[in-house]
Formats: sequence, C-alpha cells, structure tokens
Amino acid sequence: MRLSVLPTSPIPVYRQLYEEIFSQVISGELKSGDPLPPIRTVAKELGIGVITVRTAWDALEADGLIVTRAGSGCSIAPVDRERLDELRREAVSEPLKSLIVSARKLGFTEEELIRCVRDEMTRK
Amino acid sequence: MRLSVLPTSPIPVYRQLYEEIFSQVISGELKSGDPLPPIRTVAKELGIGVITVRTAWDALEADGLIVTRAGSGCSIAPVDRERLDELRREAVSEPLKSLIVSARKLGFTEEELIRCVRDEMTRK
Amino acid sequence: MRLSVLPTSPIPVYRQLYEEIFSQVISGELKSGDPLPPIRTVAKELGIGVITVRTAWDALEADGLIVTRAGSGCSIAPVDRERLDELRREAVSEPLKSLIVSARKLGFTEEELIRCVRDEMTRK
Amino acid sequence: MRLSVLPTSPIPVYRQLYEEIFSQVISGELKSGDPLPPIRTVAKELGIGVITVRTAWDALEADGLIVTRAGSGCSIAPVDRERLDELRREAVSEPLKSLIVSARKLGFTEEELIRCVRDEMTRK
DNA sequence: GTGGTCTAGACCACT
DNA sequence: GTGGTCTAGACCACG
Repeated sequence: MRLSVLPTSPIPVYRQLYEEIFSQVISGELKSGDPLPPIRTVAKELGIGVITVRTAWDALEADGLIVTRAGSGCSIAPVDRERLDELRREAVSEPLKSLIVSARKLGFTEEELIRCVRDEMTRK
Repeated sequence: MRLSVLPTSPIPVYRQLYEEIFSQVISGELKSGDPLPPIRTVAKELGIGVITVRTAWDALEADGLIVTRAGSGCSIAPVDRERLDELRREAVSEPLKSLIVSARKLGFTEEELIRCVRDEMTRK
Repeated sequence: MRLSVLPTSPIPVYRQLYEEIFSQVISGELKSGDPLPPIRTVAKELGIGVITVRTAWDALEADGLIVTRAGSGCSIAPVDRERLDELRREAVSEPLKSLIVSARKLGFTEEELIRCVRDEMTRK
Repeated sequence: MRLSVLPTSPIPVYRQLYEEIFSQVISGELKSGDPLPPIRTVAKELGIGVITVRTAWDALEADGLIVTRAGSGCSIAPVDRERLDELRREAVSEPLKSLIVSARKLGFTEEELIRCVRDEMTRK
C-alpha cells in the first residue's frame, strides 16, 4: 500500500494521511473490507509517531470511512456511494468558500477566478 | 475608515484585517500616503486586541504595503502597480494551489472543479 | 453443536462465544456433563484463532460453567439453577447499569427509556 | 463549571468528559456561545493530561457541539434542537442494541427486560 | 495567555 | 501480534 506525507507541509501530517486514504477510497484503489496496514507499521515506514497515524485513523473512522477491530486491525468500511460523494464535495467546497470570500474582496470576478483555476490546473 | 472582522470565521483575525487593508489599496479607496488609524483605535473599534492589529500591520509592512514612521504612525506605502498585481495574484493562487492538489487527489477534473467555483460564486 | 460469531460485531469474539455457550446452558440445550468440542475444531469451524476460543473457555470456567479435565477436554459443569439465574441476571444488569447512568445524565426518564427498549426490541 | 471524571472507570476518561459536556448542553446548563475553560486548566483541575482533554474536545467538535478558535478558546457551538435530540437518542440506542442482542440470547422477554430496567432505575 | 500538532513511551484488551 | 488509551513534554500559530 502506497502512502506518503510531507512533514514540512503546512497541512498537518494526520490530515495528509486522511486525504491519502480518502482519495484511494474515492478512486476505488481501496474497497470495502480491504485491510489497512497496522498503525505501527505505517508510523515506522513514514517516520512519524503512532499517535499521528491514529489521529488520522480516528478522523477516518469518525467519517465512517474505516472500521476498527482491536486485535485484528482496521479496514475500509462498507461505504455507500452517496455518502462518499457528499464527503468528496465537502472536502473541496469548504476551502473553496474561504478562497472565494478572499477573492471577492480583492475584486476578482467569476471569470477572472476561473481563469486562475484553469491556469493552475493546466500548469502541472 | 471602514474596517470589520468576523471573530467566528476560520480565517485568523489578523489575516482578515490584512485583507481588508489590502483590498482597499487594490480598489483605490486607500492611496499612497494615506494614514492608517492608530492601532489602539482600531483595536477598540473592532473589539479585538492591540497585538492582533499589530500582527496585521506587521504583515502588511513585510509585504511593502504600508510604512511605519516612529511617532507619526503608519501610512500606505508608495504603491507599485505591478507589485500590487503580483500580491493580488499570490493572495489567491497560493490557497488555490493547495485546493487543486486536494481536488486532483479526489479525482476532480478541471471542468468539475470550475463548476464548483461557479456554483459557490453565484450562491451568494 | 451449533456455534457462530460475527467478527464485525463490536462485541469481542471471545465474549460472543461465551454468550453462545451460556445461553445454550440456560435454554437446556447443553446439560451437565455434555462435552465441548475441542478448541482447535471450534477455531477451525468458526475461522477464528485458537487463543480466542481458549479465552472464551477460560471465562466460562472462571464462572463455573464448564470444567476442564486434562486429556479429556472440557464439558459442562454440574449446574446449580440458582447460580445460573444469578449469572443470567448479571449478564444483563451490568451493562444495563452503565446504560442507565448515561441515560440519566442525558435526562431520560424511566418511561422514555422503557419506550426506547420497546422500540428497539420490536424493531427486529 | 462543574466537571468530574473517574479515572478507574472502564469508560475512557475522554469519553466521560464528552458525556459531561454533552449532558450539560442537553440540560441547558451550557448554551450556544458559552465559553469552555482552557484545556490546560481542565487538565490540571481533573489531574489528567491535556491530550486527554483535547481528545474529548475533538470528539465534541466532530459532532458539532463546540467550536474552537486558536487563541481565544473553545465555546459551545450554535446547535439546533433537532441535531441535539438525534445525538441524545443515538447515545442511548447504540449500547441498547448490543444489550438487547445479549438479552435475547439469554431468553429475556420484552417484559422481563423492562422489569430489569425499572428495577435498576428505581434502585437509586 | 489561548489551542493545534507532534513525539516517545507506557499500559491494557483483543486475536 | 493487533489497536485503544493515557501521560509528559515540546514547538508553532493566534490573540
């Protein structure tokens, strides 16, 4: 299982982990019932603390994306497509709202902002 | 001088203040040489701490938008239109980059993301 | 001998096993002297580990419900009807007490809680 | 503000804290906007670690019961009555379901179980 | 001063 | 072996 984090990023490591798992569930790389590697293994491989991994797992569990069974590890929860889409939309729309508030104050029009989005998306 | 902040917003208060001043410089409401009200006055009127205002002023000064002269307070710096545009673009493109990284991981296409932007901008 | 466990249940597997045996003693399906199948057989048939089965047997023995005789496996202990009733009551009253403490804190009245019990019991 | 935990209880300390706050919101002792004491103060007064308090606060925030603002502390979130009732019901019905599964296996009838509830509730 | 995040190390329950 | 919980101590951002 492929996982990676950037400890220097301004985004909290546990948040990065959350997003990694989340996106793999969205993309279908991870499916209901698939096991997650033990938190200690993940921690060791990524060079981070076990608590950081657990914090990420906690958040995933709170959103119903994984299930935990003491002694037998964690696995992807049975998630319905609707809930998944809802979470996916929220993950983007929340930060987008903040961004739009800022942009509006700086006089960005809808078209100018969309041009920025296109620029940034095609850039790489 | 009109200034306002929302203490409940997820955006730090000092950042909101920064953006208020910045946007007024962009729009032309504030011009080179215009004085800023004393820190204590701003703090009192907005019901926030002086340190918060000072932090905002510091950030503005670091970006060359205001100048401080001991004894005579702060005022808008001589503005270079190009520099201003650069800051304006940066103010939007930095958070936009993070957003796009997240969105990409979640499988958003350029068109889907732009649809979200349109939705959110027309919403209110 | 009929035994089953749900590995996805929040109740520990060894506890489910305990309850299975216990309830069959209560109902009379199992009587004093009846032999229990070997641990390895149970583990294989249920697809669980032998240690899990051993833990359940240990708990049953601690409560005097089964007896172990080296070399000849385990069997149902001579049952004392009163002791059985006591265990039966305890099995329900202990978790019930915790539940009632929580419910009280949340302002549940006796009648409201009983309504919940009826709802949940008739649900399925 | 009154808060207390039993470190010896089988219920995790952070869970106890969650329930304390939750029940005070339900009962109206705590209202939208009311500030919570600083986590370090709570930790010191209860003789527990700050992380334990934060874990409780995290759970409360995940359920939308409190809001956090760095630098200015945490306070009770604007919660609508419906959501509150939903959380209240869930807090009881989830453990109740497990209990009923056990009770059924032990041959408890609806009436016998309800008698137990009455006994336990009137006991103290 | 506040809270958010991360680390290292420990204990207990479950498989 | 697994995960859950808790502690102590540290650094950074915000007010």
